[in-house]
Amino acid sequence: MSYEKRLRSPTIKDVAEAAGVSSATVSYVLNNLNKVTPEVDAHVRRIARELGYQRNRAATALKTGRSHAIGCIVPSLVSPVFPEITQAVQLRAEEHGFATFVIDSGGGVQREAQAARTLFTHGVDGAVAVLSTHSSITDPPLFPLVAIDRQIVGLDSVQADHHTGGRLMAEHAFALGHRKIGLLSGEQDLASSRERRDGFLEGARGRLDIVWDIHVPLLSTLPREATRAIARRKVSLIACVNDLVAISALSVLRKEGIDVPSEVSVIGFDDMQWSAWPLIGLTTIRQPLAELGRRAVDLLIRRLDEPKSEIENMVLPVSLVQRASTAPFPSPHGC
Amino acid sequence: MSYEKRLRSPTIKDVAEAAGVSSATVSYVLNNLNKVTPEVDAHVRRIARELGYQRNRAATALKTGRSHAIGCIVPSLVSPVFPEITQAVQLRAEEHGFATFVIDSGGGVQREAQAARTLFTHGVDGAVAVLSTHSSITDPPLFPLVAIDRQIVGLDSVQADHHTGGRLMAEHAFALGHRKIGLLSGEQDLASSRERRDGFLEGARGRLDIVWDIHVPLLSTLPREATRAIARRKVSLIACVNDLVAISALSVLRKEGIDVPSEVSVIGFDDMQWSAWPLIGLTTIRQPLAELGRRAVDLLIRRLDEPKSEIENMVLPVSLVQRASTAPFPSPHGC
DNA sequence: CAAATTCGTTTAAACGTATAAACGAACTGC
DNA sequence: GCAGTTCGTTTATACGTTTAAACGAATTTG
Repeated sequence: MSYEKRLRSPTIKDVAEAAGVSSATVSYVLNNLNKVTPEVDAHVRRIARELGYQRNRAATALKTGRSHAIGCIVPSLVSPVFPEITQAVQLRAEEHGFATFVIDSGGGVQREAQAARTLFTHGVDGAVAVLSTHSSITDPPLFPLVAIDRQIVGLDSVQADHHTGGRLMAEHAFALGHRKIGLLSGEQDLASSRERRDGFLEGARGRLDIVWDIHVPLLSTLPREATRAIARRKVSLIACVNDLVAISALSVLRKEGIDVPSEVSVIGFDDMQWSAWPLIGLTTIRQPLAELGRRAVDLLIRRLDEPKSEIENMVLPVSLVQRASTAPFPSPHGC
Repeated sequence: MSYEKRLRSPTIKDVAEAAGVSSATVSYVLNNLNKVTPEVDAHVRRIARELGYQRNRAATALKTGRSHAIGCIVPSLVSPVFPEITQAVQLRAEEHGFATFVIDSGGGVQREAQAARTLFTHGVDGAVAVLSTHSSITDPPLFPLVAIDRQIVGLDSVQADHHTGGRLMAEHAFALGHRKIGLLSGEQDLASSRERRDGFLEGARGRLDIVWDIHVPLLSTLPREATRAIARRKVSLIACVNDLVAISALSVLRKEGIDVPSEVSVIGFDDMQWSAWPLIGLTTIRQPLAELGRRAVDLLIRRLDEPKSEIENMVLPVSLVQRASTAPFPSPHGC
């Protein structure tokens, strides 16, 4: 514990003294409370600027209980989707005058709880979070909390319209003429994976033939069962629970010497930024990631201002982005 | 401003009262100062746990000037490399008992200064940062600051050994039998780009023929000049300033119908996580990104503990990762 | 013209914690 | 058995800010 205190920077008292007024006056000016004469106001502001005064948030936080900081808990910063959400969260928070504590929870339930406690002792006013399916930090939450990409009882939430996204995939497949379909669904305990699959099945009902439907983990390597199914060449289109899985499918196809899209089309979900690379060119369903982050912050701010307002569960629209990985079937040029 | 204060949680005084001791005693216990009898110690801890006491960092920060929080400024969270650094920073900070304020500065000099001010008013004890070449926040820094991936006078720093990395590229090219080389260097005002290029030139001297050497911006689209040079097919290996540029080169080659690696080899720099995808399989120079983040935090903590210690500029080793994008030349199987 | 009202400013107390200083009890040693 | 020492605990104050309350001067009102 042997180190210097932070550089002593001018306090409100220093400003008051230099301006020849009381510290209360300075506080009133700096908080724009319109309680002082224009001349004094201008004078105080000038002195404050000259002295390079910076408000000490710790003191403010202690006195008012508000820190003007929010937390943002994500399962991983090294991921195709969360950084984009996080970036948007931070930017929007800044627009509202809030700083952001980002915490990479690693995805576990305990670590999420730990993250929440950390945020609490550091006095955040609230947080937005991408939580695991059954998180323990919600009951009771230590502070106002907005769930992203999940709906959790008692919390405001924002998520993409996974169901419609699934349906769009099916409609796109049908419109291109595909009939024999392979499905790489995610584990069905995750609501978003389930909804995507349900949406697809709804869009497929009566007109698409689901030849196989394999539940795979959301990783970049596919289980044996999946690679075998792909190699068997019984389908002309593979619909995947997300882009990461779709890219794994692409690489299996490549290894098997099956051309995309002339022999098999592939469609993903998320539109993570690398899906747009020409080298990959994945047709996919775009989630409005940045918008999710922004809306989450807006909901949080609203909850802070009006704690009693009704809980809101937002669902944002998704859209199909067509790229090089899907093509009409049967292929006009033949194989 | 019409909302409730944070849920009142038990204070040190509540604990003191419940335990039948003074608040000072509780403070001594909670800070592990070994000033109280074992019985009292145990008793206080039990009560604190029972009441669910959580230290109010704002009060601590106000009193001691230490917040146990650090900042982490990066140019962008949506990037192939910074999230990995950020993640490591946060994890290591947590091990040291520090929370992390992450700020996406957007890369501009002003915004970096703004970020630093934000961190300052929120009372961070210090920060690690990936700064733009000539940042204005360094003089004088508002708090201890460690530079990542750049060396800045007066600051501790951690960076990868770009020069050796460049040399490794050249040696790999030579060892595979390549002689005609194309270089996609970065803009030379960035030190790391310059060092990578210098290292390559040193490794190439007298044995590799640099057919062209184009300075490109570090984006995922190449300038016209570069795509033309690639299409002209005068080289058998293209060495790129980073993986993003390398992947752009790969996609130009693909479009031109030039096979990789049998006709042209490509080598990148960074080893961002998507370079390892089978679909891409980029040979590259690995930067120890996580290690950069961890070391930066360690340096920062050290500076906090020993403000007078000598400034340290760490250089971490890099290594070659061979994947599918490079092959011997001339190709043993012919074209 | 005295009393009441308004307005701008100051005084003073609090937020929760850390810690120097004061305190008192239990030892030590002669 | 008493001065000196040690040790565990408490008292009291400060950190920088906010804000209710007090204050006094200027203005309005009856």
